[in-house]
Amino acid sequence: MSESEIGAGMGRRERNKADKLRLIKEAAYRLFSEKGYDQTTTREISADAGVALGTIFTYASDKRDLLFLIFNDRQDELRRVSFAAIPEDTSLADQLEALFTPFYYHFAAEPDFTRYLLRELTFFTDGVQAPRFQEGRLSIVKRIRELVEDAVADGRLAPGNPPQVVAEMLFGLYQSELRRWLSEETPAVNDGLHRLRTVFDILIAGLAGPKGE
Amino acid sequence: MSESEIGAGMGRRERNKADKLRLIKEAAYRLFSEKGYDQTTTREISADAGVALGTIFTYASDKRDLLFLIFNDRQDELRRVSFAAIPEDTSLADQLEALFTPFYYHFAAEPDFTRYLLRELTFFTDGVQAPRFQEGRLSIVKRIRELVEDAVADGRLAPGNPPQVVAEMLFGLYQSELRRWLSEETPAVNDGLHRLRTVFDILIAGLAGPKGE
DNA sequence: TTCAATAAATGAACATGTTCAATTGTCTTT
DNA sequence: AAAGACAATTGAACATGTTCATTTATTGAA
Repeated sequence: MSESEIGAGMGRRERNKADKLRLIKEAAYRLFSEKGYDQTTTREISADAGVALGTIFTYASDKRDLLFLIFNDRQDELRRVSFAAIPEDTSLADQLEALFTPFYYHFAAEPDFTRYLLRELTFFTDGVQAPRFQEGRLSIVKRIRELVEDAVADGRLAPGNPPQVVAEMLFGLYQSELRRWLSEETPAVNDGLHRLRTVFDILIAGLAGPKGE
Repeated sequence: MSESEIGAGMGRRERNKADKLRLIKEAAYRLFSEKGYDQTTTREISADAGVALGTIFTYASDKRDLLFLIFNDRQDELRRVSFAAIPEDTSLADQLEALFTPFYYHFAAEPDFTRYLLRELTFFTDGVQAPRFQEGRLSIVKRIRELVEDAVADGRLAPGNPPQVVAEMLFGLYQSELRRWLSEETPAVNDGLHRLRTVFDILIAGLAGPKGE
């Protein structure tokens, strides 16, 4: 029983499962990227992965779930990079722009995939992989709330607004802008980020006239 | 040739078409409402409407398009009512709240149907009925822009921000709030409207501290 | 090692959205 | 009225997501 190989500590069963999962992920990602989500059949994925059709559905509860299966790994890494890129001692808008920049770069590289992700993630939190995806979103909102709280604490933002609501507004605007941006054929990162920055600046500065509305 | 009947001015062909369309709409709406979108089959709809399966696909390009086929009529009426409800000589926030109130009431009455609508409307503007739906959204944004322009013109809002961008932000926040609201099991109109009002007020007042960030 | 128990994998069968060649119905022309 | 042209309808056939009873592989116990 040599425990020094790849997959050490795993029995044969676990190792086989991990292999199958990897093969399915790779095949699904390759095909979704090449042909698009709708144009890829589950039969193609199973053939490409070298597993039977039914095997796919032991790893993802349905075709949609395959999207999350693929994205969840990336999302974790993306979030790590993104959070690490947030500068301190600067404006909230700067911090938010830094936070979202890695996402825009990532999404611009595979707009089609992202569009399907966005379509499928609204409501409908069923599926094996969906919960992990939703957790990711929540942790982003949480991070934004912390940024807001910090900004209020040292006087960069006015107090009085519930930080959770403000964080959800910022995230809501991000999502709304993301959708608009991805509606273009081939979205350009700079355009998207510039526009995002604009709306963040407007929210922070406010719309009210000198009379305070 | 008595032109005084229902469908006057129509030939037999047009009248039959209008009948079929009505039957299909009614059947689809009834079944979607009773059983939900995913649980309703196109075969059921065709049987209920008393037409052949294929006939459905001459009126809607696919199942998703049936949603828009049903909703477009309502949307027109809803928008008419909504626009008419906007008061003058009051704050922008009041006006926006009045504008969106009919939508919240309508959506609260059929949250499931609305959830499917929201899922399907993102990107993917294919289909026979989808363009009319998208026009409806655009006309709402346009109306909001007019409200913003008016508010800037008479000093209720500060000048300087592009009205189109501001209108899109307001609509984006509405959409984001709508999704959050519809994530609840049985969304309550008052809760949704109150929260919407809160985020509008925050956007209008701004987040910046006394130092101007 | 052998065997029973359990987990995983399999693919045929099924469910359902969609297409399209064939059919039926309507209109226009003569 | 008859015929030909055109539009609308039809439903069998097809494509593809999903299920599940059966088979195969792995594990731990005797």
